[in-house]
Amino acid sequence: MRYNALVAMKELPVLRQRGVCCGLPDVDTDWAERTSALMKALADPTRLTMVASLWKAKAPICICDFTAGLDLSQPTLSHHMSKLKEAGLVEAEKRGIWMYYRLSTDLDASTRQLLIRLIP
Amino acid sequence: MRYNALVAMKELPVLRQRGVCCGLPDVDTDWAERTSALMKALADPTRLTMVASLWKAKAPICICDFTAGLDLSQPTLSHHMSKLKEAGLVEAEKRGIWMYYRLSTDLDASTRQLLIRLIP
DNA sequence: TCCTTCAATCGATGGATGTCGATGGGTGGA
DNA sequence: TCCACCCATCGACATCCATCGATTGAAGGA
Repeated sequence: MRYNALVAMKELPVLRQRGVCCGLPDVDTDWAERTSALMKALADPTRLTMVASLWKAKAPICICDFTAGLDLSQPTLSHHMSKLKEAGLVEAEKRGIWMYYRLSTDLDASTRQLLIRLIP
Repeated sequence: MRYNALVAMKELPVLRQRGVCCGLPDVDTDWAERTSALMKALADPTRLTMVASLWKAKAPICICDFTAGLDLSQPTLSHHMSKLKEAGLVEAEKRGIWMYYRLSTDLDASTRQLLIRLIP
């Protein structure tokens, strides 16, 4: 049976004591913090576009190509890329005067699975 | 061969013309907007905890239980739940003086897959 | 009918965030 | 040596966001 069908079947409590609340499922606080940080890194169209580009290209991309392709200033794109780097999603490598970014080579399996589900 | 191994093998261009940038992979703008909106909804530890609780409980949960269980004020929790509702992640149903929330019964398959990967 | 409880909304506030122009360091061609 | 180019950083600014106290309305028990 599908998950949602299961939920839809459940009845809401008809009566419960006023002023008394029951328990909640345990949710790991560290997990919530870590995961929300990852979501924050992906919670911007520009950064999502950058990640999807790197994912699809399967090769490092020069920042200057994003500057040429996306309609935002160079400092803004540099700032976004720095956020992705800080989140551990991308790595940088300098080549001459160009800075190339690629998806991190040591992404956790769970993060990689997430991107697979996310990027069409 | 694993994706990351593939990326790591790729060589960066040794020479490229200065002042000229090449193309980027096509990334759908609508997808980036829609997906970043979903990421924004999940980019908060409290909202992530709420979603994970609803996911694990496989049953509607009263707002008052979150008020009792999480260390935040009632308006704040109401605000977070409203964000989740606006993002289409949860549905509300009133029962007496209590408001019960559940994960949306019509979540897209892709969103459900995302949650499966996200929630431990 | 009155009072208690629950939850959404309002208004305010402090902090985070996205964006840009200006600046400076680094690299390599002329 | 000088200049052109790339890119990270800084400072500034407007906007968004998480949070709270106070208020309001809805529901039901006494």
